[in-house]
Amino acid sequence: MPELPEVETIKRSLAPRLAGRTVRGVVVYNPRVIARPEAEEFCRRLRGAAFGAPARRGKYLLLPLNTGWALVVHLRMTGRLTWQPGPVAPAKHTHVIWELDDGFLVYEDLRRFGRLWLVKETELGEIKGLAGLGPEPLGEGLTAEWLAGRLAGQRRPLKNLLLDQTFVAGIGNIYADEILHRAGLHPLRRANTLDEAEAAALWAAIRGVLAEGLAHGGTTIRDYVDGEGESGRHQDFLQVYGRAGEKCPRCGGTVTRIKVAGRSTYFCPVCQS
DNA sequence: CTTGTGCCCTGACCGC
DNA sequence: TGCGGTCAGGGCACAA
Repeated sequence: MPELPEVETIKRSLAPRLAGRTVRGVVVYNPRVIARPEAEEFCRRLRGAAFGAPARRGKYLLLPLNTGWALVVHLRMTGRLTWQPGPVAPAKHTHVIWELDDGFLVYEDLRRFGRLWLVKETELGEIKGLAGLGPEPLGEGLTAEWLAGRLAGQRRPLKNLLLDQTFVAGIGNIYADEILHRAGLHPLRRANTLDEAEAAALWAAIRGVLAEGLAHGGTTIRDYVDGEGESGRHQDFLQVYGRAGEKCPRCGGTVTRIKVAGRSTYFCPVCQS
């Protein structure tokens, strides 16, 4: 499931393949994956346009065009956006293929939760989820002071808060659990009960865990691959996610699974409080 | 305002 | 072998 490190990895791997490339044609195999506009307009406005440098905001991939429009992609659970050199035969879950002047861009999504938008760059704010995003956790907006201040006003459990994209952008279920484990904080801990040191530990864990995930090219549990079709390596470094019943690598406690905010939540009840 | 629930969607997995 | 049920979860609509 692509979270910030995965989407950033996709962005970086697609950048040299897309920047400056012109769209020769677009084939939409499943119009339902396009949030806006209608498939016909989507194709018409893409044809002949050239991609600029890709960007990322939270889990959204932003692909600006030289026409003033931008292709926006959210991969949700199982979406994949890959560049391939040769002609591509659409597979079962292939929904869109862009033919470029060099290669092909392919959008696939097994569960079809992902969405594509084509909007004017000046109207990106009309994409609701994108407009409401909190600060980038690896950017300068997320300082320890800012986080401590925001935590103080929140009664919600830390796990809920980390998953809230309007609080901080880009954290999903896997990294949320890894962050809380590194910080030594219980997922159900109320945000406003953290002392100064704990808030600082959470801040450091957010940045550290996401940076490591990114350095490892993301986490591949099942579906995720980057823009070149390469799997990530961070799954080999997960401390608690998906490890219920195993020993906590830090203290030897037993990793436990509970349900928080409707999500499977893995933590160590011994060293996370 | 916050918090919870169901929905979308398919494949993997489990028990019988 | 097959079949039904359950689970996985990001974001959103909707309800309490």
